[in-house]
Amino acid sequence: MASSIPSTTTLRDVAAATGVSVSTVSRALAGKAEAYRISQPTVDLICRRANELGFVPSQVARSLRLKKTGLIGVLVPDISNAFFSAIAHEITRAASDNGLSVVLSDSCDSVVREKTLLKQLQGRQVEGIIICPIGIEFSHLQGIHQTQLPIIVVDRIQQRVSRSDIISVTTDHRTATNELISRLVSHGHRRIGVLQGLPGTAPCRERIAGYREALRKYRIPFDPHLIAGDQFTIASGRNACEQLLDTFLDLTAVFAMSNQNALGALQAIRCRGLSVPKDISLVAFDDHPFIEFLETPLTTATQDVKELGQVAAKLLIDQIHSGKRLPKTLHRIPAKVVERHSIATVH
Amino acid sequence: MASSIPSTTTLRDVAAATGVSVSTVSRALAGKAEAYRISQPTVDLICRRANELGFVPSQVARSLRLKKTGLIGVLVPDISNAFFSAIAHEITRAASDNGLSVVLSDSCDSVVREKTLLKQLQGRQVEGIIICPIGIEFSHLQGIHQTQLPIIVVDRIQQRVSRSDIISVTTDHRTATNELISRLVSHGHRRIGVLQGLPGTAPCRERIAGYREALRKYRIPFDPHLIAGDQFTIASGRNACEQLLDTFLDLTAVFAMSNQNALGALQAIRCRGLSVPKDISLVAFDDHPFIEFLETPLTTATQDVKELGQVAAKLLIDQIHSGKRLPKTLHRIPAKVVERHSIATVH
DNA sequence: TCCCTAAGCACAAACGTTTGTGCTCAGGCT
DNA sequence: AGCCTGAGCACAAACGTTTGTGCTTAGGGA
Repeated sequence: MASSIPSTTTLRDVAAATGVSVSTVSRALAGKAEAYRISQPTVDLICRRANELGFVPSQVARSLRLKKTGLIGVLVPDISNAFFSAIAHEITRAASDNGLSVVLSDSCDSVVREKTLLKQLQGRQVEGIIICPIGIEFSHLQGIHQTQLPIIVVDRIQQRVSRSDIISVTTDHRTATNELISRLVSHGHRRIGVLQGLPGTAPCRERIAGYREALRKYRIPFDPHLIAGDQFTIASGRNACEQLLDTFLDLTAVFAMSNQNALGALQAIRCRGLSVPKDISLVAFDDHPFIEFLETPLTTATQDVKELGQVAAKLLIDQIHSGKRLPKTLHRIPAKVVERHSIATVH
Repeated sequence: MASSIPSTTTLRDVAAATGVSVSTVSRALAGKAEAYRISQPTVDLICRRANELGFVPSQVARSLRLKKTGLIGVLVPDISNAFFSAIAHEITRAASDNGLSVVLSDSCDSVVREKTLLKQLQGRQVEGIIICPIGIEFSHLQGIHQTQLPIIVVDRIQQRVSRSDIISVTTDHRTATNELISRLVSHGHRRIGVLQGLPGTAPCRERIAGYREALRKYRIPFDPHLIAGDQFTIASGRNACEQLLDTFLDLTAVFAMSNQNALGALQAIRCRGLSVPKDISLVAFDDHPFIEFLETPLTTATQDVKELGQVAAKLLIDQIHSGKRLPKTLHRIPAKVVERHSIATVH
């Protein structure tokens, strides 16, 4: 036995209380009074009665009639992650400013959950979707896109997404990583380990590309064994860092792909009695309010999360308001390198 | 020019493609076949056609007919805040496990926004609301509650909320603070400053109560001037800490009400060339994954955010499923003190 | 042969809006 | 007096479901 919706004063109730028809009440309350020649006294009376009865128009009825819900779907791998919650914050704000509500879905880093949630959003008749996909699979996104439902992919574009015509907005990982690694090299580092996140995802691939780009620029040979790790987590960062420290005794610097990875690295480095940056320099992707308060504030490549969220929201809302699909575009948001104190100079 | 909902295969389309009536399709798809004596071949055919046409039942139409939307509202002051996003994570997960969707609202720390968003949620016919209020005002919550809409208040219960019959779930701030301060005292501290958050909010009041309780236990006089600050932010923490350091030259310890406040304190302490815990001991409320990686890992009182979210979700979902309002209850979730290395012993 | 029963489905109303169209009445003009 | 016009509102359909009830047919028993 499920509960029913409480507040149930309808247009009809207001109409009855006023002595006019339902349509008149609807038009009066919608501000279409003079377009339909409803006299001012009538309008006033209707408004008064509506207030007295605490009338709140039913959005479900409106949605059904108007064939639009004013709902957008936001699907993230983990809303408790600072990165995604910052994006969600921007989107929610923008949505609310445009009279839209967001229904939030959390895939808990599971692809199967991601798929079913996507279907659920569709069933809820959302007018558009912003998704930060897990980044492994892709077909379900393409499926949504073919249904003409506006969809924006943020952060982890899959390789084939960039080839398809789905709109995406993502950080320019390559350029920022290139810059970050270049700083290391210009401080004399030549053996630079990489703590990577989920392999195959766009951020991962592109950061590696930026890493190799920087090495090439300085004519440093690329050694694939310098890349370790398999997730964006503390544990993965720690294991990978330990592995690298054990394997490469001439290692002078480490690039962590996320701040979680960096924390893991910090653990590994501490455990070996080493310190940053004296023994090992450490740089990371992704900033965090806490990072400058660490034992040694890390030099990082900071994604412009606010911009990511705002651009994604704008792209979606524009489509919803215009009713037109935008052409495929790959929006690249620059990241900026924030210099702190985790790079030592070596000779 | 607004867009219309894309996927628009309806029951009628499936019915037409199958050669049966709409009601038959509805019942077949709802699994009520044998209750309404629909033959197995017919059911099979209907299912096949439905799949071919990519039929997705309209939740708005169902909502209208059934008078329930399967939507719950979650309203937080700032979803990008780790505390609230962790709560939202738990709620979202629980909701989805129970076939409910959550519509997320972010009041951006504004009471007026909070009020209008609450109205919006009502209009969306959500079946229940979980709100982390700003904590200043209260009447609008009471208004919702009177409308019979289940509402759960998490974290910042206003004084009058606890007197009203609204269900709330919150951390046991008082006990945890008492314990935290007691640790300081047992290490010899007697002049303990407090960096407070938004004054008047429940967390603030109760933590002060716990602070005073601990002092009383050890027969240490309470000095109201030892309390400074006015927000849960880094800036407030910094200013307040500077003020205390300037005023009380015999200050040996500081209790920060949030980790943001603690970071501010860290800044202030650093700027004066002091260090934690050698010159000043520092403890804080609220944990954070980063806290153990700080220059000096802080001893904290850790809220059980997961539990907070789960209990709130369960309380709401139970009400929705049962259709009954639960009696007023004040759920207290214990916090645990995590000892790290920010308390020095003084003599 | 007739009636009854059960199987198998169709009809129609209802949920609360929005909106195109139609209806009525009063007043002014000829 | 008759007609026209515009003011002021009501009627009804439609959006896509769900569900109570009614209808038709086939088959079996008397």
